Amino acid sequence: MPDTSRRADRLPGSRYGTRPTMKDVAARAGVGLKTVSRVVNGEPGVTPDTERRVQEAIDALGFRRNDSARVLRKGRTASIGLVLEDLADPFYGPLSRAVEEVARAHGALLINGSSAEDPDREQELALALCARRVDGLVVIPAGDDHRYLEPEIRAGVATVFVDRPAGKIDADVVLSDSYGGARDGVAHLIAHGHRRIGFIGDMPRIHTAAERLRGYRAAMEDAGIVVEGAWTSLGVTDPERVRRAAEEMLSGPDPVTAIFAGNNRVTVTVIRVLAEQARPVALVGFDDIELADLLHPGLTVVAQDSALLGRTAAERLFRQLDGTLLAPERIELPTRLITRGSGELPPAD
Amino acid sequence: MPDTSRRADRLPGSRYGTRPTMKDVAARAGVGLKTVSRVVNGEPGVTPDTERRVQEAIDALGFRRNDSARVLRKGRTASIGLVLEDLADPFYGPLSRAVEEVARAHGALLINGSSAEDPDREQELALALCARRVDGLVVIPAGDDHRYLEPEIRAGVATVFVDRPAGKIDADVVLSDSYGGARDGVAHLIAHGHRRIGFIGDMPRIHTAAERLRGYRAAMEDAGIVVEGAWTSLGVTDPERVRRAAEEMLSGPDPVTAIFAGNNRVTVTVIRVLAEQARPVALVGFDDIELADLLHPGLTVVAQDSALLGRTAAERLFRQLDGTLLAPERIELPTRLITRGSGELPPAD
DNA sequence: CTCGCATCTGACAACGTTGTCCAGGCTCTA
DNA sequence: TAGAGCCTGGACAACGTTGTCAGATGCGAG
Repeated sequence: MPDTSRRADRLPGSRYGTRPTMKDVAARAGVGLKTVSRVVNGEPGVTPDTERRVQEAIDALGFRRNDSARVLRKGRTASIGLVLEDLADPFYGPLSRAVEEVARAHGALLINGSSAEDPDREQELALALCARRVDGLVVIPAGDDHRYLEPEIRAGVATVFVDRPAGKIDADVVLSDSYGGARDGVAHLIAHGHRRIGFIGDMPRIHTAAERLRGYRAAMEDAGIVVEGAWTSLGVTDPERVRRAAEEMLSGPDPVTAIFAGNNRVTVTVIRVLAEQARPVALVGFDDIELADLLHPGLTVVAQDSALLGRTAAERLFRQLDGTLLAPERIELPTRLITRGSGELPPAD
Repeated sequence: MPDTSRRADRLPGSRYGTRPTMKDVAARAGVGLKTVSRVVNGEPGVTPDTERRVQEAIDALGFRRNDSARVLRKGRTASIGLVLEDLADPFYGPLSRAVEEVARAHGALLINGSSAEDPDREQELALALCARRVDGLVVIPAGDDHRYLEPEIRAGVATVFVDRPAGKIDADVVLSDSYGGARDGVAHLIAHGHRRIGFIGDMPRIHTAAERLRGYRAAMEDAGIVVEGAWTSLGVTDPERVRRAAEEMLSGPDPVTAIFAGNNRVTVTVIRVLAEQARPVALVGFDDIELADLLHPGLTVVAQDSALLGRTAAERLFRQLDGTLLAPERIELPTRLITRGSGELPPAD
């Protein structure tokens, strides 16, 4: 095993970080600088013999082209950025992966970062990516004002927003039909006899949360049901508060007989609460969850395809870069109601 | 709403991609180039009045520093790379996020890519990141030969391997105690009376898979049980084949009474198969799974802390970059057996 | 009023690569 | 054998930034 452990070689003061350049390779191979460049980039106009000499020098020195310099010269970075909320959320993993695959197919690298649902951090991240001169940006908005991106877009950074629309600028958006999905989910509960249905969702400043709430209200209204204040709980996602919200809806003289959960994190906590209840309570959740079919009862959900969201957005991004695309558009992907049992429980009145 | 939709502005031929540079800002503010640089970087030695003029020019032109040029000049990129297997796998999401947080705390950006468990792609990706001159690299190995990284490490790229050891080079490694975890998990089943225990895991060329198999064998041997060939199934992870493997173990004259599942993907499929069985079969899985406590019975697992793996690795990476660290080390994090019911079922002989 | 000093500013080179362009050597033909 | 044309290789500038260093400016003191 070769000795790679001599870290002292790399400490400041010694030859730390010194890397061979094309100039070094050229000197060693006894050729000109540009000839090395030609070999490295597979350009024509180099005799096999020269090419071999250059290649040997490259291998001997462990040369690797410095893409920073290349980018500086060429203008394009062949990389795109993805700003999302939290990579650890199972909803975003497949989305990110899908964007990566599309990028790879176009020879681009993906740089992604988490905004942690903080608008300032989203901006900081997006602008840092722009400073790196990514060719394009896929953004899952945390904030609701994206005018800070105007100079970038004008300068040629392709931009697509996913999952939630851009704020105060006109740009491509790819999202799921939150309104329709929630309406269908709640209508499903109503169709199974429920009238007192609770809604637990995120802060209405988040577009998807607001849309789902709107869908809930629409379904209730369509059925002629007047929603009572105690039935909706907004802006709670941390387990502790979701738990309290659910328990409150389920207690009192007129408890809800069914709950619609506004996203996967809420759903998970509500499942736990319902598992502790004496009487069965129906549940439909927005977002699918792994193992949902193995619960008792199976979990009925309004599913969105996060990978498809990512793929669609990324493809649109590259079409912007091709120049194929002209007008910004809003693309809404349908959701799918998957019945597994929890949404078909009758009211336990 | 301002008009950002005129993509024609950005088509080749027009002023596509033209961005203001410091020179432009300097011209507009009527100052020298270096003065702009000073303002942008918050260096001292600029009168408030001059600074204000420069700042106005920056805002007016929508200038943003080109980090590629900066990197070229300064040598450091303030970014690190992460090569993992698949971002969509719930095991890697938290790991990636943890690395990102540590990077952020050090003012660095994280670039990550998926190798899709393909050694060639891992190499391609790692070298692409090196060409971008990342300061450091966190690698979850797909292959078993990492000598291709030698020139990079020698050139000063800090490197830490996670989850699986590096192949044929001496480098920092952070991993979970797969051997011990599997041994404990299997011993747990034995302690509950099982003797015919099946093992379903990934290809033994993957280090973690081999270690878990070794742990299984050790536990069995410790108990004086001779493992029959039909009890182990290696190299299967896709649901279809896992299903078949499990069903085979459970049929025949001498079926297993318990199964140890080698990773989260295997576990999920095995749960489904077991749910269809007439008699109860005990199960312990490696890796925790969301909602594991809500299954019937609850899923007993050997849990590893993927976020801690990531955090530990990233911190070690930055200590390498500080020059604080000298000799490569192998850090093994303990696993934790979480009993929830499925591993405590008695044999149904 | 002049000198010296401190403070602020700008000219210039360099980072490593690629695009442009020209020189030199070769082959082929007349 | 001379001229035309092709092929290979190299010199040089440019990309946008930062570090170095020297010049300019203003102020106070002698």
